[in-house]
Amino acid sequence: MRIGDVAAQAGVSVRSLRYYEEQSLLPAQRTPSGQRRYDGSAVQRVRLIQQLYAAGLSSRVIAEVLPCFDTGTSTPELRRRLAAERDRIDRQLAELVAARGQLEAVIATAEHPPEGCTRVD
Amino acid sequence: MRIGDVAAQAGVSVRSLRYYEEQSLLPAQRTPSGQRRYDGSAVQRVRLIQQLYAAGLSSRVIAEVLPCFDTGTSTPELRRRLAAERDRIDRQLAELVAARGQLEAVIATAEHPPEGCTRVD
DNA sequence: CTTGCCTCTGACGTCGATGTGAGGTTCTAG
DNA sequence: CTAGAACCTCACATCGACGTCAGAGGCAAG
Repeated sequence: MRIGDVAAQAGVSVRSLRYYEEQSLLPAQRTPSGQRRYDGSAVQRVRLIQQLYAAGLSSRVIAEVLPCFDTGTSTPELRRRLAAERDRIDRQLAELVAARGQLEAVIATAEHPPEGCTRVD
Repeated sequence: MRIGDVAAQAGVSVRSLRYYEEQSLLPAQRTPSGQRRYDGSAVQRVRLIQQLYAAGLSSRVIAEVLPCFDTGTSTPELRRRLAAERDRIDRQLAELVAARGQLEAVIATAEHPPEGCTRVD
């Protein structure tokens, strides 16, 4: 596949794919003229990368853990890293839930204003 | 309280507090000489701001919804905004849970490598 | 009064993922 | 063959929440 096809199917920009290659997240074959060629797995890989970005991992960290996704091979350092990221995500989840609660409370107040509050329509 | 006290108690930098004032998130009294003075509620307010930042809201959005926290006063537009942010948080929660699942799966593989995978110790 | 710490404003630096534009090459449909 | 779409590299721009530095003023203790 060409870079534009992968971009379209994965829903990201061409620029991003080039950046992922630069960060060693997404290897690409090259035609003799220098154009990138990808196989079908690239789309899945891009989706995974996006998911990890969404989870707050940086390119650098993703580059570290991706080989583990690929080969299942792991080192103690890598396992520590994975666990650390999972724990960070757990903390982030807790924060999100708390913030969601705050918003929800304000929404409830806004919908059913008690004394001293105003609901402008 | 002086700005350094608030910063220490809320666990943020002095720079951040000045920035919050600039963004109209955290009003401050001024002494005749121009120094900022805060009352005790400032610390709570900073914690709330941090929580909303952690939830992915921008300064601009926080500035929009904070009055609602303060006075309970709401407009249709504001209620729409609040609900939109709550929904965004819900989507973000789903993404986080999914990513967590991915990581957890990889961790499981790393801890108990099946055929074809290597666990380096 | 001075020493040292805190504060002020203003402005430039940072970082990471991506946008954008220039200037040029390659591929493909007609 | 040719036009236009897609691709290439290089490199600078962006955005948001700060960090950081300079230069100057404020304030309590000795």
